[in-house]
Amino acid sequence: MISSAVAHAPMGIGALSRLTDCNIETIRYYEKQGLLPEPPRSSGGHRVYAAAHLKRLTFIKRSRNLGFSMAEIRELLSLVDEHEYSCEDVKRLTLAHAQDIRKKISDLQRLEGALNKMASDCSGDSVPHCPIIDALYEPLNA
Amino acid sequence: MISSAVAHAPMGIGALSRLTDCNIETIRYYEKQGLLPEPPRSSGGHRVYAAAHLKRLTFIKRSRNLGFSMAEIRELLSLVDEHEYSCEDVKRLTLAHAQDIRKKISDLQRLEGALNKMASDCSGDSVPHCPIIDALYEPLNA
DNA sequence: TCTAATACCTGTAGTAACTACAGATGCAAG
DNA sequence: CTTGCATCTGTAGTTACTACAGGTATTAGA
Repeated sequence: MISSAVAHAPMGIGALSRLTDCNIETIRYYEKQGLLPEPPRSSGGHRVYAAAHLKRLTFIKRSRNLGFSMAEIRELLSLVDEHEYSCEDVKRLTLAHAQDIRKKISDLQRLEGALNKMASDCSGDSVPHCPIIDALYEPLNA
Repeated sequence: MISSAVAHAPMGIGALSRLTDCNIETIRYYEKQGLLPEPPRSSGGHRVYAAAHLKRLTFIKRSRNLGFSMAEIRELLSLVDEHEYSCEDVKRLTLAHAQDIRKKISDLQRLEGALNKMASDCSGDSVPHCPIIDALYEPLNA
């Protein structure tokens, strides 16, 4: 109840950007892509955001940080928007996403293993020849 | 010395594509980006590749599979092309790349942990409320 | 030798998720 | 009322490809 108790009065895009750690161009981009609703404008045409926009953008930003694609976020948001979502739906999306990530991790681990193996075959001397290069030139399926 | 002993006579882009498992558009793209030299053409304008192209494309494809970016591959190739590379240079690039990958892995692991934690808080029932959604809506820095 | 089926050609545009301008206004403080 | 920062729109660039469209080469079979 100290600084988080600030009531977020109507704000410009710069303030929203600072509060969500999401840069201005990205905010406009999300609007164009339909993730964020078009906010009302000032008389001069500047966007004016309210607390609801802040909440929604926070949701989007957080989901992106968790690696959800924009398509996945769109799906989550549409569930929420239609008030027809259930825990079931959301959990399904979340676990599917976690599964994708596990796969990426294991791919990267195999890759790291291969790189380390190549590097360990390499003397690292300043000689003009390297087994890493040789390995990269090996025919596929050899 | 059975099927790998095939001498790769001059070939068209389709054959090169099959041998390297690299699709035709991608081969032309690498050429445009300067990773592959422009091959000679047939009288009718078709690209005609020799064994050297096959070797070089194999190198590129293998490096991409190991997660090197095109910029990194360009750097490796220029070392090779100038015959001025040393084991030292190559090992440095390789280990730097392995380091990047370790970082990606640990980012993804933290991410997977967060998703699993959210999912475990979620009943998965078909009720119209979900702690995952709540978590995503939490203000940043809260 | 003719013809049909492939193979190949160029060039452009689309993908994901932004970022980076340029050039023109709006707005707020002194 | 002016100066300087905030915003505006719209376009183009990023990475590493992929997907056409609309046309020409090459090759295998009849």
